[in-house]
Amino acid sequence: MGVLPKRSEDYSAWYNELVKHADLAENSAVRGCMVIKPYGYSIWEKMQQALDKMFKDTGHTNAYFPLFVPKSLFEAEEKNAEGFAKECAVVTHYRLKNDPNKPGKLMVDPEAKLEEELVVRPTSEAIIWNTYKNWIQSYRDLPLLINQWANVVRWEMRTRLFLRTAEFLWQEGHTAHATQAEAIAETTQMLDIYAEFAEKFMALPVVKGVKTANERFAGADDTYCIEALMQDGKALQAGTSHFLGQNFAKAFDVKFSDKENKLSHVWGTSWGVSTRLMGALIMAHSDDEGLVLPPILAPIQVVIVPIPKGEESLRAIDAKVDPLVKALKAKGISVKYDNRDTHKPGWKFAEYELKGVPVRIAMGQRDMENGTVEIARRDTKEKTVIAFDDVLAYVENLLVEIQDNIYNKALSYRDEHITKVETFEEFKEVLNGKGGFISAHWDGTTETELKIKEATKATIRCIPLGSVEEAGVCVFSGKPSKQRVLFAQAY
RNA sequence: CGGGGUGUAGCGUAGCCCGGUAUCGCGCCACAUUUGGGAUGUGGAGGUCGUAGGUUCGAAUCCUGCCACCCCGACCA
Repeated sequence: MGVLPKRSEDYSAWYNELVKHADLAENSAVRGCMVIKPYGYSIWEKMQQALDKMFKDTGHTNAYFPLFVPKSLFEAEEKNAEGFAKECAVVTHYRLKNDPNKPGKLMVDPEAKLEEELVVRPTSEAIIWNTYKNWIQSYRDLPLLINQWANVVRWEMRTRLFLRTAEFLWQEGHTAHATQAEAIAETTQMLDIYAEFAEKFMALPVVKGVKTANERFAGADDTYCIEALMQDGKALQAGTSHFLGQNFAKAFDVKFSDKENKLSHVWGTSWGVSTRLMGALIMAHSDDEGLVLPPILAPIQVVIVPIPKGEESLRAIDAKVDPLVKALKAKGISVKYDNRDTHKPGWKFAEYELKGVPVRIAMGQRDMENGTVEIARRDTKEKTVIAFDDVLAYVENLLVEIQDNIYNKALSYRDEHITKVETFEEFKEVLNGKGGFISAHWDGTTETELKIKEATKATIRCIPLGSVEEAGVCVFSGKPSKQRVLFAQAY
């Protein structure tokens, strides 16, 4: 009876329909941009709040910088500019006028051409470092630990809801430090925060690693990342943390005097996660019935559905449920009592499953007589009948259990899908069959990396942190290798 | 930017080849019976057929221009 295509048959169609039917987002009239609907946005807000708290707990503060970046500033850090040049929206004019040839229509006023074009930020390093120049003079001004919640625009050719849209929401942290060591520590600290957020809040296990030179952020010396695995065996880059070295400090001339009055460039980092995390959340846990949300991020954690026999019965159930709703709320659990008579219970069951509500409580005439309720959990779809008086403790416990369960399920799926291979034949076989991460030796050259990509569409997702050194030979070139890296096809 | 498509009610579509005033499903509205897994019946509302022009007695249908969107590539958090 489901409204969704089968996940196993057409993963893309399943994803698109799920996003649509669960009321998360939809394509807008604007090319490549999406509308995030209220339900989807409330999940994003919960993610924002949790992340924001983690940032603040580690000494960061929020600020806001302009949407527009003058072209001259944008091009100051050459590698960064070059990396983003092909996907920039550019403002060239500041005025429209009535079109003399088409009554009632407007045209761009050619008289209103900007002397200098404005780039709509694809990322904010340029505008922020240009500002930091004025904010940093002394070691006393450091470290500067700032985060911005913003929208950015990257003119992607092909877009997908949440995973790749022309405009997306994100946070971008930009920090400046007196020493290289401190900046590197900041970079890895933020990577750890991202990993912790993914695992604790999103119930999403991730691999922490370093990008190869080829996959590195344009303008960074090192890019650290968290990589997650989706249920179709493709990898998703869920967050990045960049060690910028002194590249932006030099490009924007950001210097400070140390205690010995010696002038040096500062060391920088930047790090970000985006609404792409919504895509990860959706794809990681959901099933053919719809969304499966980790309780911590679910806007509605518990829904109560009455199953009345007539008007009077409904009023009796209302009265019985009312104190329960209050008690759940008092425990900080977000609960919705859906006693609308415009929809039938079966419709509501399906609806809340589609929306991923972790726990559903059904209360009918039968329960009224027996002093029970029926509790259904979204993750396993198990139903249990328990005594009404035990509901509070049971639900509190169940929410924790569901959070753990979906994490463990994703974790074992992920671990089962990291496959060691020794030959390129094996490599291709795993990639085309089982999918997932492939742990293989690589000779360390961009050349080999690109050839493998061309042959298989698989890229090096990362060089995992803390992986043991192990002598071997590259699966592709046969040249010597010191350690294994993770390959996968990626979103 | 290359290659291929599609624009018909809020959504998904049939009709187009072969011209005659638009089909079906979902959704919506009303009433009745229903309510422990997406109810059923009856009645009803809703469409400048993407847009501009042409051919014709007559155009969703044929012709021309324009616009928009989608899919496959290159690009990508």
